[in-house]
Amino acid sequence: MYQRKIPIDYNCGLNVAMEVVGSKWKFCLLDEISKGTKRPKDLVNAVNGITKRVLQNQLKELEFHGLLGKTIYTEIPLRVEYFLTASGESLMPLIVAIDKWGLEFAPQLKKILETED
Amino acid sequence: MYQRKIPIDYNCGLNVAMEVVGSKWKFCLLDEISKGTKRPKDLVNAVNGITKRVLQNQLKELEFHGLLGKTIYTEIPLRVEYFLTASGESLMPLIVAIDKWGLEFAPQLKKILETED
DNA sequence: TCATACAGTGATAAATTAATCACCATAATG
DNA sequence: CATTATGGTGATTAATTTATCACTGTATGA
Repeated sequence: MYQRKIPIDYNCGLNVAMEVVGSKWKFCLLDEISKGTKRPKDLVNAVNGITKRVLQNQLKELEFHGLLGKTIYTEIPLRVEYFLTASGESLMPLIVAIDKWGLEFAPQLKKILETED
Repeated sequence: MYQRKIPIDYNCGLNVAMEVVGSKWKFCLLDEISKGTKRPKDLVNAVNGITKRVLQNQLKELEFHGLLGKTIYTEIPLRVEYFLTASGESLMPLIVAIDKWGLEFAPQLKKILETED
């Protein structure tokens, strides 16, 4: 994992939150996992546009930060399932609210971005 | 402003939200402005670590996306004040919640990051 | 033996965001 | 004229995040 050169400000909750979930895919992944999609191969399909490699990276970070846990079933072919930890769960209400806000804001953003030519 | 090469998915609220507020400083800035800090020079002081140049960029983007508005007073020295638009205001409850979550999560993150040597 | 499904990694490049540093402009003040 | 306060920009580099592509490994079934 990348070793930060610019340190985190632990006294700013917003900073801390951004550090662990402020990326292109993490919110979507947590959301999808909370909806019941647990296996990597299913997540790749469920999350539009993400690639396998990027997915693995994001899952690893989320696990490292303690928002996700995983269970390995020694079946063949191998089965791995990710799940939300308590910390991950505690984030869900926020994710739902952000998603809702984003959907409401989408038309406005679309309009703004399409106007500037 | 940078012209995206990888397009936004307007159907994913989380994606949309990340596009407009998913950056190192935006949440902090909106938070600070909502608390009454309005002028650039005061924001530079209030937001720990941000530089003048970066501040101006972030303010410009927030204004462009319609989360902030600004008033120019033709005084000398020049006085400019930023304020939250309705869209910006609608985001505040979320920002407060995220900040709170981040503060609660901070000790856990600190521990994790300090352990890995 | 060859192909398939699944999870995962290494090396590298491309995209994106943030930081640096040096500037411009206005008008007041000494 | 030199300095100060305020807001702002341009060019460039550094930092960070995402994406690509090619692999490894296990066991199964054709």
